[in-house]
Amino acid sequence: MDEHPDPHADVDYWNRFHKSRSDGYARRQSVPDTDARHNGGVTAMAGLADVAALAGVSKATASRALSGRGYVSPATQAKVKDAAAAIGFVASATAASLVTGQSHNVGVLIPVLSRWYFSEVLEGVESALREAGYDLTLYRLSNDDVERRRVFDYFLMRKGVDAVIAVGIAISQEEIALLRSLRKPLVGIGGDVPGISTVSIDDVAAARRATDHLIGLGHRRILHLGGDLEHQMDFHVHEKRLRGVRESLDGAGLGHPDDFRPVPYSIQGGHAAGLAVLADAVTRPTAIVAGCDEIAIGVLIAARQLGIPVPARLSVVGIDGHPLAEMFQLTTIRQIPSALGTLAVKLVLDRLIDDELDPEAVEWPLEMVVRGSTTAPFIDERG
Amino acid sequence: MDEHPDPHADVDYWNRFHKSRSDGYARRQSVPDTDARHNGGVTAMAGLADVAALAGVSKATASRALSGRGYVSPATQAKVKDAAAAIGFVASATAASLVTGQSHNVGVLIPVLSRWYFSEVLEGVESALREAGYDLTLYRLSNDDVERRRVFDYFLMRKGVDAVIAVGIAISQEEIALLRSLRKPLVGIGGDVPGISTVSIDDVAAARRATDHLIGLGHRRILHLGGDLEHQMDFHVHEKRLRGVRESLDGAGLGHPDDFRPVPYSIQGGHAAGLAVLADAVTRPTAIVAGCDEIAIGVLIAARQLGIPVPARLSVVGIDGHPLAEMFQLTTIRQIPSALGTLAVKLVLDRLIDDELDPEAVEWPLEMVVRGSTTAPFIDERG
DNA sequence: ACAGAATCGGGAACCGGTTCCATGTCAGTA
DNA sequence: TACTGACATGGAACCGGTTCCCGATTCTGT
Repeated sequence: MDEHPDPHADVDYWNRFHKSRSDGYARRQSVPDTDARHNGGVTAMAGLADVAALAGVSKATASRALSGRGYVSPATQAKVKDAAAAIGFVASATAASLVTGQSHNVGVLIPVLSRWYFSEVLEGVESALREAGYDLTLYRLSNDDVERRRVFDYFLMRKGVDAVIAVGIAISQEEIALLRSLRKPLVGIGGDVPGISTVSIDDVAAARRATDHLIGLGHRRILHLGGDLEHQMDFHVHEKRLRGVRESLDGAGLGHPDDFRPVPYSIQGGHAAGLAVLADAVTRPTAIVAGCDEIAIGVLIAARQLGIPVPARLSVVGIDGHPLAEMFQLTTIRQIPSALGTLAVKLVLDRLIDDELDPEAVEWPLEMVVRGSTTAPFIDERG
Repeated sequence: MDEHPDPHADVDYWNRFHKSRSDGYARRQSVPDTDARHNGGVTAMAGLADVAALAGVSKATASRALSGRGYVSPATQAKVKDAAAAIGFVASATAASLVTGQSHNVGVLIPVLSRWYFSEVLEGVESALREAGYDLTLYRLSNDDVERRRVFDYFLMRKGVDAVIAVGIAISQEEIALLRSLRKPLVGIGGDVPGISTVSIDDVAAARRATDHLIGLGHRRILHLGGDLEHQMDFHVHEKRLRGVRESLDGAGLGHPDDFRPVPYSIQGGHAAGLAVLADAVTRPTAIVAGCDEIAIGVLIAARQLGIPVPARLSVVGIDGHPLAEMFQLTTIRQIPSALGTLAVKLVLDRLIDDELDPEAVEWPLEMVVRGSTTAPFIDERG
């Protein structure tokens, strides 16, 4: 019906349908000053003008009385507040944003929702924003450049978000410059990007620590089941964790060419890889560093299925602190994603108050949780 | 710092800080008509007036040309579009909403994000809204009434959302009336509420079907590990699934007083319950109907740990179609939460176009997926 | 050729709060 | 007592698009 001749036009931000409200204008003009206006049986939303009229003051005073800004006598303020309460006045945020330029709305860019890490971060962000009185507009951003561009140009510019929090998505320098020129704070979660504020953990250190733990226990044949280097999120988490493992391995002189296998970042991925890697009792490693707890758990399940006792014959360490880790007695390097989210919001709010603040790259501390999935390697007495 | 004397005041929608933009007003007035305006070295956002001026037409024509509404000659339209593109014009959605009354923004109420079902629904909703050009404002809603009230009054009324999608949260009749009086469509996901549009599955039927399956295989001692009736979401999913199980059981004359045990809706919950319930080989059931796949998976893990072969000595059936179900060979009743989300968006959009549409309660079909976790019960030859 | 309809374009009102500025009070002070 | 300054309040401009209304052109049909 509504075919546009050129759907790719640069300025095509407009194809929205409008309910042709043939009332509205007409009403206002034909019914000049009835205090109880109706449209179709429904009481129209009361406006600031109504409050002011009822309280017997001007719109300006009413605004000041309700917002608390500027000088208003206590008596007048009470009068206005009563009037507002009486007619159930709710200010229009839209009108306010138009003049103040602030929408009290933060855009959150996130690539997935169904993975634990991301949903946890999002919960943290949501709570903190809510508490601060901000709305959260959610954009699930794929790595598709076109789609991404659209979100940036269209949603973030046209729609007024006061700031942006990017979770697991590295922002390009171009995008950073755009946001900066609009004076919109930008905080990244999950990795560091030069020039912007970020909240993350030290992924390299996390992986190194996990590996060190195994080496410290005496393991020599250590395999890393980590994320696919091609399909990782923008912050190169997979790569960093791999690097951490290698640094640790190399440091102990235990590096070997077959030290890494790319695996989908999920329990299923870990399970499948585990079945494949652990099948041969002779060649299999004595310990596995998983790229994340999901993979580790998949490996544990595979080991159980294959009848390989953990930790007696196989040690497994994960990274992340997934809630299931405890149940599986998984040794892991714990981080708290929701805390990252909360902290990111704090950084954003700080910059909303003072937009001259320098970028701040915060690294959340890690905590090693040793459980039953790791122990010293089994030494074959006969060897 | 910012202590408010009366944080509980009815009309307290205002405590927001404002960066005192001492530019803005002043600028506009002191620099009457420079075409390239700057503020602090940053080019100010171009407005429709700038576009109109550059194209040599009025604001009215510029607006029509860009939106495609009303009569504009192709030549003029091209001129305006070029001008807009030239100065990188992006219309302010705020200004547009103020006059049109539409924000192209849908509020989504959801109680949790970290559970599979909810994140999956949310992904479906997000995709569909994005595709339709709508923003999604996320509100995580606890069952706390005060908080809930706040969200309704404050966020949903003050902030302009065009419609509301409630996931797993039953809306009160009062809230429904409020939304209806504001002519904002409301669609629920996860259960049915009289008077509003909903998208859900038939939870009773799902549970019945799962139970029927076990009964059909010959099981007699069937236990239901379902959700806690007190801490369930508003749509009474736990209760409905329990009812479904009991209907099936009673229908076969297999009902017994100890047919149900409340369990946290998680793998850990199922695991703990599994360990407790399966410990005694004599009294343990031959089959378990789990309230959801997470519980079922927990039970499977517990069974494996206890050395109980599945399905030889224990059949387990879940409900939901969790992605891990396949890995665990879990028989389940599958639903597709993201599809529910997509459908809910469709219902919302339909009602945004025609607000006279009647409420529609859609029930998504279920699909039974039989895998290796269920089989006929073991008959003790000696008995 | 001409009435009437369809097109085209501009001026101005408008959405609903916010804030600047001018005006006016009243208490404190020189 | 005249003067300064903090306090109160109202009028009006303003944010930035959208749309109403009306005058002006340019097709139609007869």
